[in-house]
Parts: sequence; structure tokens; C-alpha cells
Amino acid sequence: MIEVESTGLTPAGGTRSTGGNGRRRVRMEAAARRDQLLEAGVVLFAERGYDEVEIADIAAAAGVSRGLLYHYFPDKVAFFLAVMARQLDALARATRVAPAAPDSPPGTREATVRAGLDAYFDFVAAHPQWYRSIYRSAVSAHSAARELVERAHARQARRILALFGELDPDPLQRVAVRGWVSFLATVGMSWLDGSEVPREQLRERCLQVLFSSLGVTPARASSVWSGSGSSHE
Amino acid sequence: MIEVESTGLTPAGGTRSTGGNGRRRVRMEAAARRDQLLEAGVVLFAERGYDEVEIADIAAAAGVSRGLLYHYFPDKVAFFLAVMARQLDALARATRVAPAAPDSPPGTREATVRAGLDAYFDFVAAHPQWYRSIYRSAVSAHSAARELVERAHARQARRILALFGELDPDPLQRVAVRGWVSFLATVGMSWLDGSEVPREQLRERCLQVLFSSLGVTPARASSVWSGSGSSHE
DNA sequence: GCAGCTACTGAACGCAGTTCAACAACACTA
DNA sequence: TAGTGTTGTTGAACTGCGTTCAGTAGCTGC
Repeated sequence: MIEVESTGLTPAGGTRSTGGNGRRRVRMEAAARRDQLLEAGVVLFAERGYDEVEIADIAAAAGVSRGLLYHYFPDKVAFFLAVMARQLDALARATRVAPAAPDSPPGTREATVRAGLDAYFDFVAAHPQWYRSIYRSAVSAHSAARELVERAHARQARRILALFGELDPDPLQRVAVRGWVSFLATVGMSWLDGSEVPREQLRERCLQVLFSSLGVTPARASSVWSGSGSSHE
Repeated sequence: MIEVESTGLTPAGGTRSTGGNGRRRVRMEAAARRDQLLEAGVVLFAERGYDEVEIADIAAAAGVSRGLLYHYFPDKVAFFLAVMARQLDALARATRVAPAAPDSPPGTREATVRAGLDAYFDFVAAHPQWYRSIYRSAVSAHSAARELVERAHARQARRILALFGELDPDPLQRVAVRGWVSFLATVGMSWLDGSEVPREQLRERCLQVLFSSLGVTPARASSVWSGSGSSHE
């Protein structure tokens, strides 16, 4: 994964003006430059929000002219969406866990979700900047951006329902689990914002809440699960 | 081509251009005009998002010139925040229920929350446009707007914690209940988006999830639980 | 050293937010 | 009915930022 490091990718402290005024022109490989721009976007959008970040800021942060951004992205919205998509994708990839076999005992499924939650909080702790960028500024004024997050959350909800063998869940479960994904996102944000809740406690609470959303009691979960998923098993 | 004749609070369908070119100038009382502008903002921001709504659109919808907006609001962001604040306030006011006495039995508190949830879904069903405006476009690019929603949600979480006598809740509860508020918001949106989940079922599920967030088991939190039809078949 | 490719620049353009001096609707007085 | 003050209202001008594009320059291959 790409990090914000200093191997020539970060060009001094671009303060203002049009990138490199007078400085020698630096030519980078296209993919690397693209990554650098996206990385600058992550940082800036994490702290300031779409409208408050100017093209000039991004260009300055990368030490290039404003015009160059349009060599890599059609416009500002597209750039913003690329930043978000990249992060949502990274988050989704990081939290993906192998689903349990369809005939595995219920306990296995619980363990799987627990592992997924661990991976989730790992990601949050490891990339607070990225995570903030998704849920602070990323939820943006543009409908396309909202839909990006919405789709990612819907996918996450589907993954979880599938984990429990609910290929065709009832509407109530669908709505509740989708709500739980928002719950988790907000919990992650609060956790980052200085709450010193022990990580395992938080994970277990999230797990409990998920079970509630599914409409099952964790303690006796094993018996209830097989009851609702009759169509598939 | 503009034919906004109606002079009332609802100015026909203003199509485009700068409000009233050539038409007779309509002078309204300040408070009424302000309300009209805010109302136009509610509708427009509900469907299109901050950046996609232009000052000209708002002005056209109200049948006035662009300049007039600046007579009532310092700038576009301030106008947007006023629209949001108005709706968040309406939502908060609509869902406010009298808190139970501190020494009341647990069942009373549960009933209070149930009443609050009822009021909440009442609001969602009665003002879908407003509700969408808050959670679709309202979560906006501007940090001020985000903070507005964040503050409203934090207040809602505090209200709920206070309802359960948790004046000084542990950090885990605080984080989880704050997460639950996001859960509720998302559930409300999903519910609006064509899900035909029976309203009582949804309410009971939300209640269960809230208890999970608080870390209490509904079954032993009170005996009132089995009153409604959550336990079907 | 030359040529070709393309990453890169920066001046100029246009649109949308914003400003402001002038205008006009209404109320009040005579 | 005319005169006057208040202020809601206008629209043309201004400004800043996203966007364009013709030109520039760093790199590679010969």
C-alpha cells in the first residue's frame, strides 16, 4: 500500500502559488504521479471537505501546476471520486474474510464476523487519515460520492448477510443490517476521536449489536440461525 | 417565458433565469420571504446536493432575483446551514419526549424510548422530503454542515443516555449509543426507500438494537418487552 | 546530438457566487 | 392626491476558482 513518505514523492513543502514557480520541472512516471496526487487528496479531503479544498491546494501539495491534475483526471469531482473509491476499496479489501462453509456450525460464523471486525478496527487504527477521509469529508455534496459510499455500505451489508447464509433475507434484516453498517462506521469514528475504549470490548459490543440487528440472541444464536435460513440449507 | 404569477408562498414552478425579469416586483414581509427561501432550499437540497444547486435555482424557485438571497443570508453556505438547522431542529423537536423520573422502573424508560421512536418514524413518514434533505444532501462538503449533524446526533445520544439515568455513562456506552443514532438515521432512510417493513416490527428491532448498544438484555431489562408483536411465529 | 514521446506548465477563459448602487412597493402624513 | 421615508428587491458588474490548451521540457532510443 502507498504511504506518504519522502522518497522524492513529497516535494518539499509546497506552500502556495502555482506549484513549482521557477523550480526545475520534475517529471515522474504516470502511475507514480497519479498515486501521489491521490495521496495528497486523501490528506487534504480528510481535514477540509470538498469545497474547502482547491485544485491549487492539491497541486501545491504535490508540487505541480494546477493544470497537471487535468492530465490525470477529467475534473475535480472525478478526482475526488477516485480518492474515495481508492479508500473504500482499500477498506473493503482489508476487512474481507473468507466466508465459512455453508454447512459449518454457527460458532464458526460468529468467529468469522469477529475476525472481520478485528480487521476493520485494524484498518481504522492503522489508517486513521484514510478512514477519516471517508467518513468526514468524503460523504460529500455530490450525489455520485454519496452513492459511492452507499454502494460500499450496501455491499458490506450483503457480505454480512451472506456470511450467515441469508441469501434472501427478510426486509427487516436487510434494513437493520444496513443500519448496523452505519453504526459501525460511526463507532469507528468515535473510537478514533479520542475515546479510550478497549478494543476487544468495542468489538464484542459491535458483535452483540449485529446479532440484535439480525434478530438473534448471541447466546442462543446457534438454534435461531438455522431456523431463519431454511430455504438455503 | 417566466410566468410566476402566484405571489403566494408557493411561487409556481420557477424554471430558470434570474427570477423576475420584466415582471412586476413582488414585495413580501421579511419573515415570510425568508421562510419561502428556506422552504425552496429544503426541496432543492433534498434532491440535488449542495454543489449541484445554484443560487439561481433557489432564486428561480422563489421567483426572485439572485441578489435577494444575500439580503437574508450572508452567503450560500450560511443559507445551506440555515436550511439544515431548521430541519434538524424540527426533527429534534418532533421526537422529544418527556423523560421518565429518575426513580421510575425500567419498564417506564423502555416505554418512553418506544414513544420517542414512534415520534421519530412519524416524522420520517410525514416529512420524507425534509428527512431526505438532512441525510442525503445535508451531510455536505462543508465542515460546518457536518458538525451541525454531528452535534445534533451527539445531542440525541445524550438524550437517550439521560433517559436511562446514565448521566455519566462509561465510554463504551457513549460510543455505542452514538453509533446507534447513526443506525437509526440509516434505518429511516432505508425505510423510506421503498422497504415495506411493518412499522412496529422496525420500531421493536430498533429498540432491541438500542438495548444491545447499551449493553443490557431487553429480556431482563423489563418484562414489558413481549407486549408488541415482535415475537411472531 | 537529434528526434520523438509525453509529462508538465501557465496564461487565459467562463461560470457561479458575491457585491452594491439604484429602484420601487408600501405605509404614513398632510 | 401628492409627498416622503423605509426597506424589500433588482440586475449589472465584479471576483475567484475550476477548466482548457497551446506550448515547453525532461527522458529514452538511436
